[in-house]
Amino acid sequence: MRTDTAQRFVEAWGAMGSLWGINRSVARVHALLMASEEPISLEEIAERLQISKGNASMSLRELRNFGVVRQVEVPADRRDFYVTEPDVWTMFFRILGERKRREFDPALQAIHGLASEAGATGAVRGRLEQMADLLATVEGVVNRFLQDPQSSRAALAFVAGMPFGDKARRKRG
Amino acid sequence: MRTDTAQRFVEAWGAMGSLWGINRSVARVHALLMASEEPISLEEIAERLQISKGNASMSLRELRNFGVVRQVEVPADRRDFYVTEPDVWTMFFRILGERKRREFDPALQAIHGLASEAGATGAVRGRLEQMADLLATVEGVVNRFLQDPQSSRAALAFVAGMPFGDKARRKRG
DNA sequence: CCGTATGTTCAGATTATTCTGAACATACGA
DNA sequence: TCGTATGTTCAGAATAATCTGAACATACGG
Repeated sequence: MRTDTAQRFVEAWGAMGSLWGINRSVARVHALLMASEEPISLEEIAERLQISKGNASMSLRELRNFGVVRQVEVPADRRDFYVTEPDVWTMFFRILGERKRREFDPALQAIHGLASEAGATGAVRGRLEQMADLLATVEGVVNRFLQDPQSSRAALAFVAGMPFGDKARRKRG
Repeated sequence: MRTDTAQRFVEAWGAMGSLWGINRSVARVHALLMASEEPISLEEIAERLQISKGNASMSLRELRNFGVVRQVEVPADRRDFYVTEPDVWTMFFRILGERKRREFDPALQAIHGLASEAGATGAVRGRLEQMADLLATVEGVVNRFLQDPQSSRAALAFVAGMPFGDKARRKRG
C-alpha cells in the first residue's frame, strides 16, 4: 500500500477506534498492521506512528489480548515481529467479545437482578423487563457470533437486507 | 420503585453508559427517568443524582437530542418536567442511530474510498475489501432497525438463537 | 417597569485517560 | 562474566473529558 494511502487509513481507523471502545493508539497500531503485507517490528511501529516504544509495547499487548494480532519469528533476527490476524470479521467479533466480557456482563448481572426484584411495579417494571430482554438478545447475538462466526455473518448480512457475500453495490430506487 | 433499588439501577445503567458511548451523567439521568413512574423536574433530578443543575440541564438536552426523553407539561407548574420514551428498544436504536450518524458514517466514508483505490494489493487489498463489507453490513443492520424496529427485533432475536418474545430462560446442555 | 422562579451557558476547576521516557528486565554472543 | 540489543513497566507529564457554579437569559405576575 502506498505510504500516503496507508497513512490515511491509519488515521481513519484510529478515529473509528472510539466506536469499538479501543483507544486511538491501539487502533492505529492495528491499522498499520492491517495495511502491511509484511510483519513489522515494535521499533518500526513506534517510528511510523510517531509514538513511544512504551506506548507501542502496551498497544501490542492489548491487541494480542484481543487476539487480533500475533507475534511471528523472522529467521536470524532477535526482534519480535507482528502481523494481524487475517480475517477481519473474526477480529471484529473478538474485540466485541472481549468488551462484552469486560463491561457488558457485569452490568447485565446487576440489571438482571433488579428486573426480577419485587421493587418495581407498573410501567417501570415493564421497562426493566424489556431492558433485560434487550440485553439478553444483544448478549445472545454476540455469543452466537463467537461460537459460529460464519453462519452468523450470513444471518447478519440477511438482516442488513443484502445477499450474503455480495460485494457489488446494490442499486437503490 | 423503592429508592435503594432505583439507586442501584441508576448506578448500573450509568456504568453501562460507556458501552453505548454516552457519558455517566447522561446515562444516570436517563436511568432515573426510566425508574420513575412520574415526570420529574430538572431540580429534582439534580438533587437525586447529586449533580449540578448545569450538568442536569446539559444531560437532558443530550437525551432530548437522542430522542429518548421528552418534556411534559404539569398543569399549574412553571417548571419543565421530563419523562422517558416508553419503548426501550426504540430508545436503544435511537441512541445507536445517533452515534452512527455522528461517528460511524464519516469514518466509513474514509475507509470506503481507500478500499476502492489502486494503492492496495494482495492480502492488504483483501482485508480492506472485507472491512468495507463488514462496515456496510453493520450500517445495513442499523439502518434496517431504524426503518423497521419491530421486524428487525424479531430477526435479531432469531440470530441470538432464542424464540421471539420468549422471556423464560432457556435450558442449556 | 421590577422581582422572582426557572432554565441555560460556558470559563475554569476537577477528574480520568493516555502517553512518554527513563529505569529495569531478559537474552544472547563474545 | 560483560556489553549490547531488545522489550516491558510504571511514575509522572500531557491531554482530554467531565462537572461545577456563577453569570446570564427568559417568562411570568404584579
